[in-house]
This record gives sequence, C-alpha cells and structure tokens, in this order.
Amino acid sequence: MNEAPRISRQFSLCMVMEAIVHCGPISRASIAKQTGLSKQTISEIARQLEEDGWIRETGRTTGHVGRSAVTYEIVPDAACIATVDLGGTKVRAAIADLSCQVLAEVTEPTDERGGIHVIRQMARLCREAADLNNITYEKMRMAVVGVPGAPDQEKGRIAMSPNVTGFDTLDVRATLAGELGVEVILENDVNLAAIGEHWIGSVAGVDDLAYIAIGTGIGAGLMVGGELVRGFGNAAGELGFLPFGTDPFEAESLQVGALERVTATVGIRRRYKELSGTELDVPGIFDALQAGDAHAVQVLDETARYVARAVAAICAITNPGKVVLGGSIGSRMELVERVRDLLPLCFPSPVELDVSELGARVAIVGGAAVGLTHLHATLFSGGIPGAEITLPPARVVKLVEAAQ
Amino acid sequence: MNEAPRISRQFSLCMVMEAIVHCGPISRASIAKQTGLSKQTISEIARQLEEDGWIRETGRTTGHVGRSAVTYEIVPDAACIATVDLGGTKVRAAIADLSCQVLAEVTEPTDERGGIHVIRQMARLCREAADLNNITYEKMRMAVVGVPGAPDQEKGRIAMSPNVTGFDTLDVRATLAGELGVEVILENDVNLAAIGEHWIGSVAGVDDLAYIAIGTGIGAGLMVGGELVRGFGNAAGELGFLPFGTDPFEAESLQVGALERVTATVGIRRRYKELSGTELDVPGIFDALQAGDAHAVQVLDETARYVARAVAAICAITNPGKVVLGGSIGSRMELVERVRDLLPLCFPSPVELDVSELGARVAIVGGAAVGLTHLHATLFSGGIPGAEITLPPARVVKLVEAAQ
DNA sequence: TAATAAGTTCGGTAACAGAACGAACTAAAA
DNA sequence: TTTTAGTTCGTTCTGTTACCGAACTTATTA
Repeated sequence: MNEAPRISRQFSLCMVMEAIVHCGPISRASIAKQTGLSKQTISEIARQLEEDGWIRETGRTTGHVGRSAVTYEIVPDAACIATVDLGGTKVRAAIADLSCQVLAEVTEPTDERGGIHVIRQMARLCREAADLNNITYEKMRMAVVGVPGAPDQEKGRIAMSPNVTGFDTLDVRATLAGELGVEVILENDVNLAAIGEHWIGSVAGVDDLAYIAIGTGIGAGLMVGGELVRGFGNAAGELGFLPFGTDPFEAESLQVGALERVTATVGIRRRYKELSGTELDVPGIFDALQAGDAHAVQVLDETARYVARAVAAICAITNPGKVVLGGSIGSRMELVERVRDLLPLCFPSPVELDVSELGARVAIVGGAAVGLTHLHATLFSGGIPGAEITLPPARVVKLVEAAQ
Repeated sequence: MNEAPRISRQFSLCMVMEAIVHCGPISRASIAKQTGLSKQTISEIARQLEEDGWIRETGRTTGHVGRSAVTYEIVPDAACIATVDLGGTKVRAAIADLSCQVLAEVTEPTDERGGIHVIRQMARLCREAADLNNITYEKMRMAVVGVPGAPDQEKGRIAMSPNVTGFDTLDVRATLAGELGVEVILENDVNLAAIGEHWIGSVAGVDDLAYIAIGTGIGAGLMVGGELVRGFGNAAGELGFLPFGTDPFEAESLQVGALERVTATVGIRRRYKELSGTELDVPGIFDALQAGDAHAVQVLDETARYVARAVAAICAITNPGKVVLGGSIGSRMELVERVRDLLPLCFPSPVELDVSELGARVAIVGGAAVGLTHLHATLFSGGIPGAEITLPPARVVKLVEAAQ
C-alpha cells in the first residue's frame, strides 16, 4: 500500500475487495459488472492486490460460451486475527483468517493464579491456535478479547470482573498487546455474543436484536441498526439493575441489582432452598425439574416470569426484531419455552424468542467478527468513512473443533 | 448539478459546503486550510456553487496584513423545508432555511373534523409560514411532520393515533405530499423531540440520550451514537408497556400498559381521586401541590417513584449519558426534582437528568433537524455514504415567534 | 517598500470510462 | 472433422475529470 492513494482509488479498491470476499472465486469481468467500475480499472486494482499478496488466481471458468475467465480469491492466510473468550473457568482462543473462516479453537481451564498468568496463558493459546492451522504467527494483525465486565479501552483495565483476580488494576490491554506484539481490543463478552449471533447465529440478518445471557449474572448485548449499543459509560445491557424482581429501592439493590438477585445463579439456588429446604446447584435444580420436583417447577416458573418481564422491558425500550437467550441458564429449553409462553401475557406485540445457536462459541465468533471488520478496515478501506467491507454471510464460515 | 459528478468531486463539494455552513462567512483560503484541499480546487467548487445559486459573496476581510479575502456564505433562501408538529389540540408549522435557521412559526388549534381537513390545514400553515418569511413557496423541498403514534413510512398511515380521527386509514404521507407538492417525511413526535434536544437543546452534543415525554401517555425518544433508535417495528420507546407500576400480567396491561396506567394523565387523576375523593385535572393537582395538599404530595411522590424506575430501566438497558424529561407533566420541575432525588436510591450509577429546554417547540426543532439533514444530503452529498453534512451548532439558530 | 496573505494560472499526475481490438472459448454449420 | 459465427474476457489506447503544487499576480498592512 503506497503513501496515500487517492480517495476514489481507495473506494474502488474497497468495492473490489468486498466483491471478492463475498462472491468467493470471481472473475474480473464479474467484478466489473457488480461494482459498476470499468474492466480496465478492475484489472489495474486486481494487479495491485495480487502484487501485494492479498488475492491470487484460483482457476478459470468453463462450460459457458465465450472466453473462459480467470477467477480470483482472497489469500486466506495473508493476514489473520486472534479471538479469545476469557471466562471465569475456561479460556478459549481461535484464529480467523482474511477469508473470514474461523479456524481451529483451543480451550483450557483458566489459570487460577489470575493477573499476569492469565495474560500469558491467553498469549500462549493464541500462538497454539495459529500453529494448529499452520499459520505463521507473523501474519497476525490483532487480537480481540471477550471479557466479563466492562473493559475500559483507554486504561485497558476491566471493571466489575469478579472472576479473574487482578484484572481491575492491571492494564490488560497493553500487557497482552506487549506479549502478542499486536493491537488488542477488549470487549464485553455479552456484547461479543450479540455480534456473533448477528453475524452467523440465530439472528443473522436482523439488525435490531438483543442477546440476553443468564448465568452467574444477567446481562444483555444490544444491537440497533446493526450497530452495537455500548452506552455512555459502557454499561448498556446491565439488566441486573432493571427495577423489578425485588424492591429496587432497597439498599441491597444498589449492590447486586433488583433483578439479578432473583434471575441469576445465586437467586435461583436461594429460592429453591427456601422452598424445599435442600441445597442444589443450578444443573441439579434442572435435573429435579425433569424428575417432576414441584419446588423446582415453581422456581423455574418464577424465574421465567422475571425473564419474560426483562424481555418485555427491552422490547418496550428498543423494540428488537428478535431476542436470543444464552448463557448456562438462559440456553436451557425448559426456561426458554416457559418464557415464550409467558411473554404474550405481559407484552402486547409478539416477540420472536430463540435460543443461542452458537452456544459456548458465540463470543469467539463475535470476536472474530469484530477483529475481521477492523482488519478489513485497516487493510483496505484506509479510514474512509462509508467505505467499510461488510462481512460475508454464514456459509463461508466453518468451525473446526481442535483436539485438546 | 450535472449528470453524475465524480465521487471525489462530490466528496470535496460536501466538505466545502460543510465548512461554509458551519463557519458562517468564510474565505476560500480558510476553507482550503480547513478541508486540506488546494486553493485551486476550492475556487473551482466555489465558482460552481455560486453559479448554481447555493452560495454568494458576502464581504471581505480586513484588519490583518496581506490581501483581503472575499468571504462566502450560504444563500439562506436558496431552499427551505417545512416542519409541522401535529398535536391533538394544536398544529404548529415552521420553515427552516438552508442556513439552518428555524424561521417564524405558526400555530392553530387542530381542525376537529380530522382526516383530510387536518391535512389541508397543515398544508395551509406551511404556506403561511413561508409567506411570513417572504420565502417563495417554490423553494420548499420537503416537509417533516411530527405525529403522535407510530407512522408507517410505506403505507403513509399512522397507527395508534388516538387524537386525530381518520389518520389510521388515510395515506397521510401521500395526501399531504400531494397538497404540498413536495416529499413528506412522517415521524413520531417524541422521536423528533429527542432529535431536537440533541441538536440544540439541553443534551446538545451528547450522542447517547433519552427524551421522556410524560403527558397523556408516557413515551421516550432514544438516541444511540447520535442515531435515533426506531426499533424493528417502529415501536421503540413505548415506555407505557414497561412491566411494572401495575401487574404486567393483568389482562388490562396488554391494552393500556402497566406503567402508563399510573404515570400518565388518567392514572394520576384516578389516584388523586382515590385518595382525596375530589376530581381535579393535572394542572389542578399541581396547584394543590403548591398549596400544600397532602394528597397531591403523595400522588406526585408515587408518580416520581415510577418515573425514576422508568429512567432506571432505560439506563440499565441503553445507558444514556443524559436523560431529558418533557411533555406537559414531565416538564414540571416539581416532578423532575423528585425524580432526581429518587434516582440514586434505585440505580447505582449517577444519571444526569434535565428538563426539556425547548419546551413545546422541541418537536418543531427536531423536525427541522431531520428535514435539513435530508435537504443537505439530497442537494450536496449525492447519496454517498459517509459524506453527510452535519448540522451547525446551536448558535446559528434562532426561533422567531410569529404573531397569530 | 517589505512582508504577507489571497487568489489565479499553468503544468503534471492519478483515476476512471469507453471504444477498439485481440484472445479464447462454445456451438452450430459445412 | 473442420470451419465459422457468436460470445465473453481482458488489454490497450484515448480522452476527461479532478486534483495538487509551484509559480505568479494582486491586494493589503505596517
């Protein structure tokens, strides 16, 4: 890439790249038709892109009348990004290449020592994931890390991250960037999940959506018009603080959140113990439900009622076209079906409710989407507003499970 | 404007227009410095714009060393738009010109016959507002109409519009467009209010905000990242259906909305009657409050509690940087101050809460913002994404009250 | 008159469109 | 099977638009 190509050239280049990324192997003549640019311009740009190693010839067309055309495709391993999902118990890492494939994924239990150890672990997993796909590490351009809590992009710290010790004071972003040698983007894991589902999950194509994660806590990732809603203080989607469930004016609600107290793990377990006298963990309560335990049924019904109200609250405020439930509790069909039945009773217009399609991988996929968008922007659109390359639809992406 | 100017020229033209719109009378040399384009290019574009009648010479600079510069400004009456606020009781219309001034405003009681009569009334008021400013009617390019309820852009109808009869079946958009002879945009009045406050109101410059209107009903206009949140079915901000206040699972809540029943006009009056036995209208209840009526105090306190919870719900979901209250009830300081006191008790992080600055005019101003943005886009940016002209800040806009 | 800034004129270059043309391929006629 | 017509691909060439930068002219202040 030269010093400063003219704005119109950058625009054309973007259109060409978008055509190639989206339409797989494609001839120059087709690109010309699709973009409206002249054949001559396309040839010029293609020559440049091939010289710089971003695209390559891939074959020729045959079978139809007329001269056969040379087809071009992205060089998948010309560049790649890493995506990491840092959970309280597990760390997942994957590589996504320039052709928007999400490649082999590596998983490990989170290093319990926390702090710098976890950062080194993430860096190591990124390298391992790259090795697994025979991608030379130097091709990596950036890493996206999904973390619980609210990351502060400037200071690189992560506020409200109860699961990993030491991340509230350490500059996670800079430290990891140092270890990896590339730019690092931190993002809330639920936000990434929303982006992932929007890209190739159960809400693909719907630009107004909500992803609700219910597990240790309750939180949502929201998209409006295809853009993530971050909020003024990066605190959008903090459903735990919705003012119902318990009395929001109780002092305790300022700590844990009125709704969080009754819909998340702790609340469910407490309620079950109150009713039955027995201590069970959440999977245990779901097992009891299957076995016909009346207390479990009651707890689940109550929880579903609160979740339905949370969904109603989101619908009243942002009116998404689809709502996805996820997280260890939110992805249980027993809960989803109850919520589905209750929603029409507390909200006037019908709401499409679905379970997360990508399951535990959703944040990884979302991170890949974020990383690839950034990658395309920096490599090809040259910072020109309105010249973004949209990610190709689901069909080109496949997930490869790596043996551990 | 020629057939199809090259994309780079369109871009440059936009930058030049933006500089002139924002920086008032400005010399070509200054534009060159600001935009980074060469002096030669600016002269060329300025010549073109002057020929087409969009800008004109306005004077020369003096006082500093060097040759004096010719300054240019927008020709304000080269084009204009009309903006109408259609309320249940009043219709307001105003004209906004190309230099982003909102000019004289005309008000009338809404024609009670409804339907086509109201449409003719709006058309007449637009013409009157133009006449008042000696703007020839032919210069008008489009009209923006703020309406209660949810307008359907395609069919031109307005769903849920209880205040004007016949608007749920009539193609309001097409009919008014026919009467006026220009394109018409319909928009929810609360959404326009949010846009108005964002442009030159109490949240100017804050890109994540909520405008809550409390009056006959309760509704919100939301902006995220400077963009309006419309929602999948144009139903974002329907706060009346937030699932608290009354039991959201009651059948009645599907009709009127659990929260609407206790925070809007009817709910407040009902509650006051329950407590005191006396029937009063809302202004009367506020008067009683001033007079120290204990029942009025209790009703207002309860209402403020519900409003605080509604604000908390919005903050939990979209986390705006500022929240504005408006509408006949929402703009009463007695209520705003109570809500301000209650918010820290039910939401953990501090929330900036303000009253609407533009009062009854807020929708008119919002409509002007929408219309002018469209006008600039169609006239100068030629449909190129990322080449939008942002509206100039508040200082250039003044409101002129027209004698009725 | 010197310094400075505004604005114009004059090459030179990048980017693109469109026409013309050669190359490669298919299918149907000889 | 060979030839030929028709079709599409891709390149070359030419002309236009848009831009920049340097040199130059003009106007103004000190």
